[in-house]
Amino acid sequence: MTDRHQLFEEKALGLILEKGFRGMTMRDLAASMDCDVANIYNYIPSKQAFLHDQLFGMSTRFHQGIDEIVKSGLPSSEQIKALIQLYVRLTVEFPKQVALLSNEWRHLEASDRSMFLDERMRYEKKVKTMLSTGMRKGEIRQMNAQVATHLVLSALRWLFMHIDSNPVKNRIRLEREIMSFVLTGLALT
Amino acid sequence: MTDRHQLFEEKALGLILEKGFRGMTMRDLAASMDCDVANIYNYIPSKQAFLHDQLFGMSTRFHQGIDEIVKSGLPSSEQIKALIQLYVRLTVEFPKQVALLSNEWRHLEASDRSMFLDERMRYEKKVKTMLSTGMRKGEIRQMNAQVATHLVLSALRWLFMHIDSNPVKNRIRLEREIMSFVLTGLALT
DNA sequence: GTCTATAATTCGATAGAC
DNA sequence: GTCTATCGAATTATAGAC
Repeated sequence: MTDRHQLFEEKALGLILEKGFRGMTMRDLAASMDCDVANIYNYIPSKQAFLHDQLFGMSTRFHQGIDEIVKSGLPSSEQIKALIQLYVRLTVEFPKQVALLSNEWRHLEASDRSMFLDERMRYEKKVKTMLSTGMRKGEIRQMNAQVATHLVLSALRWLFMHIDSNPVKNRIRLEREIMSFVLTGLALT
Repeated sequence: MTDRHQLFEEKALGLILEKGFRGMTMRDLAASMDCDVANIYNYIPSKQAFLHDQLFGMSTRFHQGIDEIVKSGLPSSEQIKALIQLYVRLTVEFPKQVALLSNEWRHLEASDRSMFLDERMRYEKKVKTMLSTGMRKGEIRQMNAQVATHLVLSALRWLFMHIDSNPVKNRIRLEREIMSFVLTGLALT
């Protein structure tokens, strides 16, 4: 059933986060599902395929999200705010999958890995363009766009550390804290 | 010789970064050193011991660094700048080891893992105290100290992505970019 | 869908000769 | 320090009975 399928996904993602993709064995997974190793292959064709689907699924969601923002034609500063909201939204809805994006792509097989990295590079270019446009229009201050891109994305990448411990109802507050940090830093206003 | 020992360390760290700790096999390592698997154990007692020494070595360096800064008695805003300089310095000197800190601690054996996480927690508390003091004294603006701590550390954690591609002579420029981002964000000054 | 049994491979590490 | 040879354990995945 879809019930059991969802439990499987939840357990598998949890174990990967705890032990890393290679650290999670099919025996671990079977034990956490209280079933036998062979049954796992009722849910997925292979361990690799599971990782592949999770990673590319999230990659697609991030691309769709930023594409909508760019298409909106809003001012750059508003687009950056919308980007932060996108991160918070996806991290609340898919906390474990977002956490996976940082590292586990290393364990994709070679051809998938390069495809994934290519998608990530294209995504970062979209962010960089967003920031560059904001600088050119004088909506945010001048700085190295490449460094700025990485600093913003890095600050967002570790969001999931808070999501699990904080209740979702604090989402708006969290969103505001991050936005003000990215926009005005630690300095007094 | 110490030469060969250093080559070993460099190769091992590179492979771990590329494939993850569990992804790097002793056979990979032997191939990259152009020697046999058995020879590796002239340099290290075990694969685990190597990871242990690298991770706790870096942990100690970060603790020593922040302890010196706190002991200096400088104003909080200056301490934060010194903290950023510490990160840039250590990341330039030990780029691969710093990169290791983010994830590979998951592959320490249980007792070492909890010890490592404890050290990391204590480190983060030192940073949080530094930021809280700055807020109390009115040197930086009020915000959730826990969130601020993670945002600052996250922005710094991914430094190594630039260090490898940028020449070291740009270190000062990089330091300045990061400092201004953490202190004043993307906003116009 | 669930199990037992096992195939086929790969892993870290060691013994022992040189 | 270097090699050959190999051990014992663990890995993903499958075959086939129920």
